[in-house]
Amino acid sequence: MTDVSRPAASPGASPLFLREDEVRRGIELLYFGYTRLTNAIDQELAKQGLGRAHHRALYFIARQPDLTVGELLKLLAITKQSLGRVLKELQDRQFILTSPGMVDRRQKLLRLTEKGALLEAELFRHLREKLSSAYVSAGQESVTGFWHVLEGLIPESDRKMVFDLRGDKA
Amino acid sequence: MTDVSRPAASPGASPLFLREDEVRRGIELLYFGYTRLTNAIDQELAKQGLGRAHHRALYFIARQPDLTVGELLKLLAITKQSLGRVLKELQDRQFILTSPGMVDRRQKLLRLTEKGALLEAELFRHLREKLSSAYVSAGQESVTGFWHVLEGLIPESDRKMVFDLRGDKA
DNA sequence: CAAGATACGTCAACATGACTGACGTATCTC
DNA sequence: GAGATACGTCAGTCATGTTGACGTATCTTG
Repeated sequence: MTDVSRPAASPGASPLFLREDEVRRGIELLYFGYTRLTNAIDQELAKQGLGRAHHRALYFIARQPDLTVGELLKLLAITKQSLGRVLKELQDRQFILTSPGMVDRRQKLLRLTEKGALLEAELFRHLREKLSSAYVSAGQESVTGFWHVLEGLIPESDRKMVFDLRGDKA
Repeated sequence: MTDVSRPAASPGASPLFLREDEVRRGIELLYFGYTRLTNAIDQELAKQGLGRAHHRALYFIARQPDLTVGELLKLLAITKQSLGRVLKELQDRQFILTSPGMVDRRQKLLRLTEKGALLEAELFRHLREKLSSAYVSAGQESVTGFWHVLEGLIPESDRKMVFDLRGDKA
């Protein structure tokens, strides 16, 4: 009962992995882990009267300033009508601003306002706390494993898009 | 382009982890990994005219036969009204059946019918394929790391509930 | 340069799955 | 017997997704 460091579970993958129970274990941890992480910002979002959808847009715009609407649509994998509503609200409430593309003027480039950046930073602070603490309690070797398994879940066709979020385009 | 084994990303967590970029990396992989895994059963669910909510209920009932409504409510963390609709549909369409609790007759015990078990197995097959292949491509050491990080995301107060899914109660 | 493709926006109707609030019944516990 | 508990249900609302149809500005190409 005093073993706070790590609960007595998941002692390690057995040599014969792919066993049903290990797959179910992964499904459950992914489900609970993901929902609990997102829960970390629910309160903050509610304060602002925003939802998850707003956060996702905010997040990717923060991650990749001057993202185009089309790129954001691909990342979120929703319809332009759904995204339209979200962007309109974010713009009306001055969390984001847009500018026409310089190379292609049909494009609309998305960027956070100062107000938007402050909000995103505050939301990120909560996510970072949660995830950092999970990283620390699991240990560094675990973190790379965590990444590799998740990468394996992303279809080949989507990987470039995801990996390109990592500091390119600037 | 022929490097199918693992895309040139996430070469390993740096010694100074907790850096912003590594946290963002985790957030993104978790988001894309989770959504892509759940996408794996969308088609199958659509065939049956069922939604994600139905699957989650089906999954946990499969995982823990004779689960009570109250326990399922805690796992799903939704309101009884929401769950009520889902369970009613599953029962009407004979995917699940219920029986009064033997020790406490106020309780309703949930169990899959044969038809329900077949459906759950089919859905699980798709999830297993996806997740197994991610496990294999990441390697066994990665799988335990994957688990440990996710466990760290689950609040202490919820862990018992999650770990108890692992083959107890039978 | 005209024709067509592309990037984006928008109107309208609808589905899903959550929520709150209120109330009812059977059963258990003290 | 009184109150708590497990479950059900009616009614209304909200957030977020969907399809389908059109409109406009701009880029690309034969």
